[in-house]
Amino acid sequence: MTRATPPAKPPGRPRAGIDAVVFAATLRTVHELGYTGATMDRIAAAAGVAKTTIYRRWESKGALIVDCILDAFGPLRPESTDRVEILTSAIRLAAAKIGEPGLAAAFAGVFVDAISDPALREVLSTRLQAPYLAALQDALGEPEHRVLLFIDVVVGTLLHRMGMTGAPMVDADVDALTEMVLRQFTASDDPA
Amino acid sequence: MTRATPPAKPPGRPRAGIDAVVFAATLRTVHELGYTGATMDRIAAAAGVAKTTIYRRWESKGALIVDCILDAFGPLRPESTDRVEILTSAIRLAAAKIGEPGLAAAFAGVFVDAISDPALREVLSTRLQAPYLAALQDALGEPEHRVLLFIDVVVGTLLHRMGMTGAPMVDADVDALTEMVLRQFTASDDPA
DNA sequence: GAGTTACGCTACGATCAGTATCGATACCAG
DNA sequence: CTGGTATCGATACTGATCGTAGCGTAACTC
Repeated sequence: MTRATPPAKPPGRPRAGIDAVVFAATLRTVHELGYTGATMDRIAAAAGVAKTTIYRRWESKGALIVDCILDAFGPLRPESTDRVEILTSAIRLAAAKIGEPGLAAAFAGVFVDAISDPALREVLSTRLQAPYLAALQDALGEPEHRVLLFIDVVVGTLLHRMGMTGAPMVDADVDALTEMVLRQFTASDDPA
Repeated sequence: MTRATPPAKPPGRPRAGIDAVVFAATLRTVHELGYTGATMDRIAAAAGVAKTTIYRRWESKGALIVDCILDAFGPLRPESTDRVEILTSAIRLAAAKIGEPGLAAAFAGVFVDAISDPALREVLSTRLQAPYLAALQDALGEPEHRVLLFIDVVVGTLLHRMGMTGAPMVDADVDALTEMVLRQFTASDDPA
């Protein structure tokens, strides 16, 4: 493994390690006030950091939220070759993460903003959607449109539930969702 | 049937019938610019109506959008007693409507705003969610939590697809979704 | 100590939701 | 035709928010 970061230190005052604090403050604020109510001033205040400092690292509120979601989800690394297990663990991971306070609201908010903001759409697509799609497609060996439908069903359902009720989906419903999805995605080959 | 609207005309200048024009302009603007980009000034201009006139009828942007969605969906009236047919037609209706230009973005936008705006949450819940839930529950004779999961899966999936791609779900995927949902919701009784 | 860069702070420009006000307009009752 | 009433359009305004500019200070390297 070659060193990815050459030790050449840049001159000047080094950046303070504020990412973790800002991410936590962001999720906390979004959880309490919703995406719209979570203003950059409030997030900065909650993090104990100047707003200008945040804007030096993230180009917009949407970009901050996307990074926040990425940080919360973490890398997706399928550990199995068993299709049932891959699908099941992906659903459980999604359910657990989307159920975390603030994450669903953050997700939905950045989603809506991306519709009218091409730059944010690009960030969302490149950093969030593409990697997870590729990882799943790679693990499952399925055609893209099947994996896309899988993602739509799982993430869409979980987000809709959180948006409707404000509470995470109960385990019984997650089980039902899993059962339903498994029947569809472990059945015979793609009929289309 | 007794007359619901007694003919007592209120004094003063009658209101102009602008609802249809405003709804059309709203959906058109949301389709072109997204929920965030569809400002009330732009919607009013597109409708050829003063912004103040819109605010005389709808208490907020969110309330206007909710009415707009209601108008687009229309009343839900299950015409069959066959469970498969009820579910199938409900999914097709949802897919067709959510695929209409602007509707998905309007839906998602009002959803996000409702999280931080209790008044809007109330409007959304009372006028949109409750009626459709009741109608479906009545037609299917299923426990509430099953119908809620059905709605989450169908609407959530369709909205997520529209948000991701900006284009309506293709028929083949709607068929796959229908097939998957039918297997789950026409199976043996609620296992929970 | 000189150079460079990050930080916090304050102020600012632009945009948008929603309100206030005012003259003009349309309808009804007498 | 006249008075009363409520709507319409237009303009101006308030307050909140995103994002930026400028400045003095702090931290780190050479």
